[in-house]
Amino acid sequence: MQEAPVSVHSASVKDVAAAAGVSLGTVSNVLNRPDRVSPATRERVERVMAELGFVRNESARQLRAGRSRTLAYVVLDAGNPFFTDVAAGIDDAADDAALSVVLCNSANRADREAAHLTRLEQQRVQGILITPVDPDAVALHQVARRGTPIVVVDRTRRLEDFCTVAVDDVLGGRLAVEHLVGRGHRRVAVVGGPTSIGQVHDRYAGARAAWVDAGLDPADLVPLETVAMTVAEGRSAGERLAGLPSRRRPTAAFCANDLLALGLLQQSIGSGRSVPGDLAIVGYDDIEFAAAAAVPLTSVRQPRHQLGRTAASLVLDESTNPDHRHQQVTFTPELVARASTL
Amino acid sequence: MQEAPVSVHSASVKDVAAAAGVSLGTVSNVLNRPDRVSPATRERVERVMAELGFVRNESARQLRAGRSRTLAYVVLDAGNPFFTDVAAGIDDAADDAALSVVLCNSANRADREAAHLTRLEQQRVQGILITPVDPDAVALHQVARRGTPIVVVDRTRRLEDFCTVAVDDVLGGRLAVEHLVGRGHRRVAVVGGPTSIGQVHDRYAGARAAWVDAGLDPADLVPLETVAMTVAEGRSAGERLAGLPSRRRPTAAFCANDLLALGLLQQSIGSGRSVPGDLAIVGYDDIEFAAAAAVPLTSVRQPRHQLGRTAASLVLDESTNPDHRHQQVTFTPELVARASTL
DNA sequence: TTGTAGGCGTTATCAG
DNA sequence: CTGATAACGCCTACAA
Repeated sequence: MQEAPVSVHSASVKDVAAAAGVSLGTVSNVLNRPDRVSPATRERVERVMAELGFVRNESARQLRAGRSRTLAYVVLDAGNPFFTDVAAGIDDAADDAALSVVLCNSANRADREAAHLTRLEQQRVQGILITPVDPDAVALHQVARRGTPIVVVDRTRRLEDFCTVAVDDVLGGRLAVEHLVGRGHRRVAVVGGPTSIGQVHDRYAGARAAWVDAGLDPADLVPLETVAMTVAEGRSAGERLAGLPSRRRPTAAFCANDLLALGLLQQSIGSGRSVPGDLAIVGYDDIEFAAAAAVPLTSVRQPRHQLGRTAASLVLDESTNPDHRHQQVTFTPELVARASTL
Repeated sequence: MQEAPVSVHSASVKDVAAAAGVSLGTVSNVLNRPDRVSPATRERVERVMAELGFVRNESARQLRAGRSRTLAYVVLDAGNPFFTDVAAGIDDAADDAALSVVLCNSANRADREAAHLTRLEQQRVQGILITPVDPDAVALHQVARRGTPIVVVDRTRRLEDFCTVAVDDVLGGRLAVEHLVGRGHRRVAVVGGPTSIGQVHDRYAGARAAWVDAGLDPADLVPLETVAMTVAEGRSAGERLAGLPSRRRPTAAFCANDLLALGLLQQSIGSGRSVPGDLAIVGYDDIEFAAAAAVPLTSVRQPRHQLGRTAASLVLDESTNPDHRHQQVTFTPELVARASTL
């Protein structure tokens, strides 16, 4: 029933020129400097382009121009609303600069991240924004040194090869624990992992510092390590928590992200414990679902949109400003208290 | 403090050949047919490539080859977990075919969708998977007719210019309402919109059909139109619902997606109504957050992963199989009953 | 205003 | 294995 495509991307500027009875240069001018072409011929050329289904070949353009008009954002987990919110910020900034953005999902896998990086570098994208599996990966630094502007998003660490945009995770961890201590909790679980993840490490560090500063016993800050930062892992942490003898069971939990917190919340309520009565919960990221949970979640908010916007503008600066200097931008997190901590 | 990049993508095959003291053709062979090069020279060339920081220029390759090794998925809302789950299915299938996938977010805006389509076509991507703002948009059909393989995801409508992969939304709406009727509800709200969205239209149609088939009065199926399918809109619908006089207030709601349902759930509980006691709720999509809600949500599940996988394999078939015929694949949804409907 | 002639980097071909 | 050469499609000088 269907018909064959009229053309399979056949028409080139040359074909258009021939069909319109003008020179190749004129067609090019219609495309790039329409003002230098008489309205009559311009219109004719445009009509022919439409008839022939002419589509500019971006590869050829880029080959000649040397660089492209697209930005890429390589994320750890496209399913985590935190990252899609950052991406929205990037989109906004890119819109203003007439660039387009593509999202690449590494799904927490180093091999996929590397494959994306390789491809993006070969495509000579204008810049790469990335929340890396491992910010110390050699490949990442190599790409930066070879000249592709890279901005690392959501890492506080100082890194010489690129700009970074991050939120102060140590402070975030501190805010969460100070809040819980202020609510009277004297035995608190910290849920997250693997600790090799930079953010988790820093949030834990802040949590411990606040705990010690409050004069409490480090042994009462109970680490509950997870293998990933997902809802399912949050549920599993909840089961482990429930399995502890009641004397040693924490009365509150600080989760390293909201997905974990939501899983923990669900498991707790589902097994008859009340939140925050039996267990107070603090999450991290303040994703939209945190406020929408039936027991609205107290969470540490990060300026996600701003994070994305800033990252995009840094990568733009690096790719256009010859005097660009790498910089480390750090934003300040903020605790949003809701019902899950009373 | 930082150092200038060693090279700004300068080295080309020609440079490598010169530096390694071999011919350009040999370098090309090292890259594309390593077996035809003696191990000694091959190793030397590879070493030089590393030293010079040689990076293949994808534009040049593509210009010569005619087409690329990437697939694009243009989504309506990158923040909706439903789409990221579909994307995961696409990723899997693409991995098997050694293709990479980029995600483009149209954010429900026709202009952004059009910009993405234009760019992707100009880049000669192998194929485009898309959940379009409007499946009847002229631009979409034009791109398909000009020869870029396109698969429309999540639309049941018959469309001549491309393959489609979808779930039977009419049946889904029917399942939801039959479930509620079976639970004894005789006045039900249907929440969603705008109704110009194909899925919403079909889910409503199924809901109405089931309602009428049960011998109930159409006037008791109360439409509550929203301007978007978001959590915030779900909350707003909840407020409108609460404003109805109790005689006329529905005892249950069927929401056209889970984001709406979660918003409605939150608003209901937050304002002191019990779920499902005062209001039973059925969502749609069965995203992970649906099960994780503190009152786990009854929802109509779609085989998201399968949807993505199938879409990817169809687009691959179209781009490689000369005998390809467009087809419409429809999956069957399934109701998952949870606590929100008791 | 229009036409013509390179050249971007890669790959493939063909004769040595 | 080398070396030379011709595309791929586009853009920009420069020349007419």
